[in-house]
Amino acid sequence: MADYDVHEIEAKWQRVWDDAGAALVGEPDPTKPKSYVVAMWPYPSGTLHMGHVLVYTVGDVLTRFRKRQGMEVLHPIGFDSFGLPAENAAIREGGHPRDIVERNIETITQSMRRMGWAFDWSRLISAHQPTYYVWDQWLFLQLYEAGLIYRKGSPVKWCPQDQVVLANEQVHDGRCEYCGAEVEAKNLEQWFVRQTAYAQELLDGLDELDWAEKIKTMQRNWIGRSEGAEIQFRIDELEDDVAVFTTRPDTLYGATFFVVAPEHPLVETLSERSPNGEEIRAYVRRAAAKRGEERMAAEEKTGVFTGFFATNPVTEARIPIWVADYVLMDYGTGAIMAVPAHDDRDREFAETFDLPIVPVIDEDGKLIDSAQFTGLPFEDAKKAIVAWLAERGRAKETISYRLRDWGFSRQRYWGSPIPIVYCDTCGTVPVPYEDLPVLLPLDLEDFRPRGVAPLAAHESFMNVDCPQCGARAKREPETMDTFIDSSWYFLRYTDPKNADMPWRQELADYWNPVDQYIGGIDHTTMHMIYARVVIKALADLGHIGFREPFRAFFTNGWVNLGGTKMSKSKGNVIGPEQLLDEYGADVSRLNILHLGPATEDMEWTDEGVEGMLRFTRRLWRIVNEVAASSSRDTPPVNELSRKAHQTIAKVTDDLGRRQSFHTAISAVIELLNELSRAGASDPAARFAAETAVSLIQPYAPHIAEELWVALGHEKLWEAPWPVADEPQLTRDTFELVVQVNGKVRDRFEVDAGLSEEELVARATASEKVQTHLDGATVRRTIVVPRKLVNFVVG
RNA sequence: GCCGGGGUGGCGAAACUGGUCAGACGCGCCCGACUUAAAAUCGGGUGACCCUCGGGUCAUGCGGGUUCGAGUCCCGCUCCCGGCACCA
Repeated sequence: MADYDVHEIEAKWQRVWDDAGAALVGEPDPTKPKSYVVAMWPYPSGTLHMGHVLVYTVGDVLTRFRKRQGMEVLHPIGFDSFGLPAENAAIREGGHPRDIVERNIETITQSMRRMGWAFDWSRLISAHQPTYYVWDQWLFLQLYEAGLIYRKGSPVKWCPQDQVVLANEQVHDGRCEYCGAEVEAKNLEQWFVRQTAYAQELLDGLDELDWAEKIKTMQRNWIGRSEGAEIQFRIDELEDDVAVFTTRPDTLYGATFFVVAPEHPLVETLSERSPNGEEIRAYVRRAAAKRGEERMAAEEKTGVFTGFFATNPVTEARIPIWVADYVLMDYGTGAIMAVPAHDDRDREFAETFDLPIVPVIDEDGKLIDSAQFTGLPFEDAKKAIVAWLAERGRAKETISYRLRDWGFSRQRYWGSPIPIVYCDTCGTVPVPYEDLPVLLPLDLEDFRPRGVAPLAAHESFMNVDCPQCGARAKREPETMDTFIDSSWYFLRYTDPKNADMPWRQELADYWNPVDQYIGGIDHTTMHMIYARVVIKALADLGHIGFREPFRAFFTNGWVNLGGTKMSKSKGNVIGPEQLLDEYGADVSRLNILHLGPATEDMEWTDEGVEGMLRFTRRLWRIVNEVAASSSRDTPPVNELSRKAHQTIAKVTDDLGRRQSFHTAISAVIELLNELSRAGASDPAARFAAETAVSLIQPYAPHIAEELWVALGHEKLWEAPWPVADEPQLTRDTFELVVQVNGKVRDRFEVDAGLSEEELVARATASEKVQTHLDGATVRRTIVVPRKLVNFVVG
């Protein structure tokens, strides 16, 4: 028997597969069912870690399994090479982001190839290449023309001393982290995707998707639908109406005051006319400088009375208008009717400022002190009160979503430039399609983030002629969020080299939706929402013929070390390189999937890897023994052949329906154990060995291929997936369990063909059973065919 | 607070539709074989307690229930993990 030289064998088969183009997919073969398997593309910010090993091994196992089941499988890879992780790596390590990213891509690609992951390398894409991001810009223009991208002022934290935008983390106690100056709020014009337009469809679409309930729940929470009503309150002094959003119109009679957010447009008018206008303005400034978390963490509610009153539309009572930062401008209407008796936050505020608290619902959930609505159950009252107000034009039923529009412009360098030119005469002008791409200049000296877009300092980039009037104009210096890149990359994989258009629709429509998407749970509420939004928008624009990107989503757990997720920023990374050097790809792949359920978080340990090493060595030894000595005759039906067929059924089900990757490995180990006990002389030994090798191939493709040849075959990667022989799954005898009062008292083999009466007779005949039946009356006998007989006595 | 997922040996876990003494498979540990020795490999053992060595009793977070039979279904509790959250 030849030695098991891992490195030589693995390198050999990787060469063979490369030469054979085993992972490449050309024009689709319409006679085969298709399967599109995509594992989330990585940030090339460093090297691979065990989390990557998990994600891509899951994808590879499914790919190899589905191919052998006769499907046409597309399994591509690319790099999410724009954005902060790459840029920060460049800043940390020195050098240009592009150089760092391209070096990392080179390194990671080498590791990926060593792992034996069967990607279609001919379709490799990277977000930072102009051939990719030109289509980000195309996408931008498409959505911009459709009104799905817009620009609006959005409040940011601004340091007046340093003249920069501050991230929330850079604000401490309302002061700039660097210079200590008091932080101000400033409206910064930013670009948004109008994703709220799809809020309801995003919610409804979840029902159709094969995603874990946990993931759907996270998206539902994030979208945050609330049914309620918009109610108009009159402000007599201003001769104006102000709308509030409430989910509890039934409590309207208990509304004792009125609160607007500090950012509410009404506040400016109020502070101009109010005697304590200065106090209001000071409060608004302080609130604006506070971070969201600071607002929340505040021990006591704060606010200022404006001196104005709003009229409750049902009671005609005049209730005081306050400005308070516990009301948020970007939810509902930015104004609320406060019902301190039935809302914890309103009560807290009322207690702090000594405002009246009027209960309007009793313990039975019925309305009290609510005029003609008194006595109604509160659910009915919601409808009744809104209906009454609607007749008078003072309210309407509405739905609010927590989901916000997606602000995607970044004051950073390493991203796709936004294809917009600002002209003094023409205003905001989109760059014409024929002028794309707007190339990101690579000769920028200083690209570190300072709160202003670094590109603004690049003269030759910034100064352009207006595409409309030809006058001197300025480019948009901000770049796109990297989530734009990742919102459509799975479309580009289907037509990666197309220079004329982002994809041919027939190709994108053929492969999509992605049949199996694989990735971490951390992308659930950002990337997985953005991609769904972009796909819906592209469908509305007629560029694709489907509305959901990911039909099924396999959520892999995190690989932890010392209790926290492995990541470069935490410095607790263990990469596959040392495992590859020591054990090779097959063992590394088996190990990561045998650690536990791939959907659960797992603690990295390198102890278990020894178990998989032993397994591959035993497989090598036993299969070689069988290959050398066992008969090639058609195997008989015996215990071992039955075990082999059961294992085929189990592994097929685990890889197909259940996606339970660790139990499939266990099943093959069981088969090997049984083969080992039976020995090479068993007449079914060769069949059992072939089955074990064939079933483990998706996990350990290199050793499987080598052993397949030893067994006298070739090209296992193309061999049809084995099919279990149904008759051998059911045995002609079974172990009958005999219970007395539900406790097992005996068990023995019986013929499977026995009738219920015969089973009872055999059970009764058992001596062990008799000792427990002794003297008692059998009141009932339960027979479960092919399983057990249970005597109920007493 | 609202929503979701969980709690099984020393450890990772399995038990898929209520039915084979619950714990497959792997790790770890113990014993044995081989060896001058070790590694590797091979064989055996490994939930707890009791024990006359045949077995007995208890055991899937806690307490109840349904059932001939419950890790699995129902009710209540408890603890852990995750999501959302001054969202009106």
